[in-house]
Amino acid sequence: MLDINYIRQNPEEVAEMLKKRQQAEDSIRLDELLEFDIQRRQLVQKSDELKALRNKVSKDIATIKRTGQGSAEDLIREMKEVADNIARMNETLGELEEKMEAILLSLPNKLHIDVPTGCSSEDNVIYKEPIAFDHALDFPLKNHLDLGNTLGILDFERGAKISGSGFPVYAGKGARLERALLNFMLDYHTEKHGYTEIFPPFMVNEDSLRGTGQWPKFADQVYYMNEDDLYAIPTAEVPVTNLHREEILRDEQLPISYAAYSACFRREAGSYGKDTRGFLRVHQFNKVEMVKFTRPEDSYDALEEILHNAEAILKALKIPYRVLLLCSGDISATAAKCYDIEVWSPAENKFLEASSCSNFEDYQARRANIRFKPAGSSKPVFIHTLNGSGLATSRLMVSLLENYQTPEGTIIVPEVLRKYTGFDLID
RNA sequence: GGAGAGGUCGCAUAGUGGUCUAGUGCGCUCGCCUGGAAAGCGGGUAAGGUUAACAGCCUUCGAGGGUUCGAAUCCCUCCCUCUCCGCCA
Repeated sequence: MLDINYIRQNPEEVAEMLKKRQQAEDSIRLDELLEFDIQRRQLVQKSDELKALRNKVSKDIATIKRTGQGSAEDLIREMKEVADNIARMNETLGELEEKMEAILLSLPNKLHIDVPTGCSSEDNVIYKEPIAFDHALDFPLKNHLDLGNTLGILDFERGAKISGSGFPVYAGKGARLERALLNFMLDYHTEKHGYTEIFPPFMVNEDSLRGTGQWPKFADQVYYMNEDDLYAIPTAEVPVTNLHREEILRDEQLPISYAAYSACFRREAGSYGKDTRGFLRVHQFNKVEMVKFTRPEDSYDALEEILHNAEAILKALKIPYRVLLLCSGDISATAAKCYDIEVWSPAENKFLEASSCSNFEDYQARRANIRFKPAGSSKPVFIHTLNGSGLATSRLMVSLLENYQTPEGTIIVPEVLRKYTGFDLID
């Protein structure tokens, strides 16, 4: 959420941002917002004056009643009218604030100066050229579906039977490999990168979704359990960032770094048909997420750190990847700057998004009301939140299986995972 | 799921319709005292809105509604915590 004071003082900057994000139609709503803002402040002043009067006269009435001197009838009649006026103003004020809230919640974040202007994913900029590793793949390659089927480690058909398409089943060594990957990543981030491990709930309430920005704009992408009014998390970002919702942190607590495993649930409504084969797009997948809370001045260094932390996993696994800097037309509404890490799929012959590392600045913090008291200051200030996948296993698994395949159709287990799998070959 | 108790300024508590602009203790902090400290004494000790203003005013006693000239206090709904019972990995 943007600061209404910032919007009021820099309306043309906000309009420019909307244009860059290809959200120019939102500028109508921006004009509305500014108009509501003026009305609201005028109304607040008037109603506060009336409230002050009511408070004062109510005290006078109390004095009269206590001392028994004179009659309060006239004052009470007068205040009845004032109370009616206040009630009417409150109603209008409530409506105004509701409308403003709706617009504010839907407006996207500011863009960092580094973000390239562009319309779509075509315009993303390569931030780090592809990094290759020496996998001898000079034979006819199988894709991850063939490999998974033949080796009996992935079962999409039975997954579809028990749940529906997009719910993969891992079996035998495949299940073990998935678990090895997750354990390896969690251990790596906690032991080498200084993250504190969190195991969060996988279902959250609406306030949490609003805090990180999935609600209300992207509510249709989230599974909802009507009976209990709970949402299945689309990423651990949601519960972990919301750990500190409505809190004022102490300066010396910062920065806070959390790493969390969670299953991630996404409806992926409207995306049937594109990239839906196998692991490329699923409704449930596993991910280790890194989340940071920092002082505002530290957040861009922290973003580079998160990127490095995610890259370290791929380097350790020797999985080829590249890093993109997302352009203004492709970056998510909540992020001010975002890197995508894409892993190489030799069978699909393309890069697949496996991680997104974003700085949200104070956009989520303002929604979730997460603040800290800077040293030597008495006023609390919104912190900056960041997160990055470190990483999602589904796409990672595609790349791993395909890059580590042998001419015999078996899979060599990456060296760093062997102490987790207990075997070095899937056959 | 059923029954009961309860949610007040960091913590603990007081407050059952109008001197509550929410008191007291602890903690924290500043000052006095002291060679220095402890004790003691005195002061301070939330967030948000409005505003040029850290002046004034307004809002907030779990959340939201209601009654009233006036609500921490009365009524309704919801949420959470605790105790007991039931069910259960």
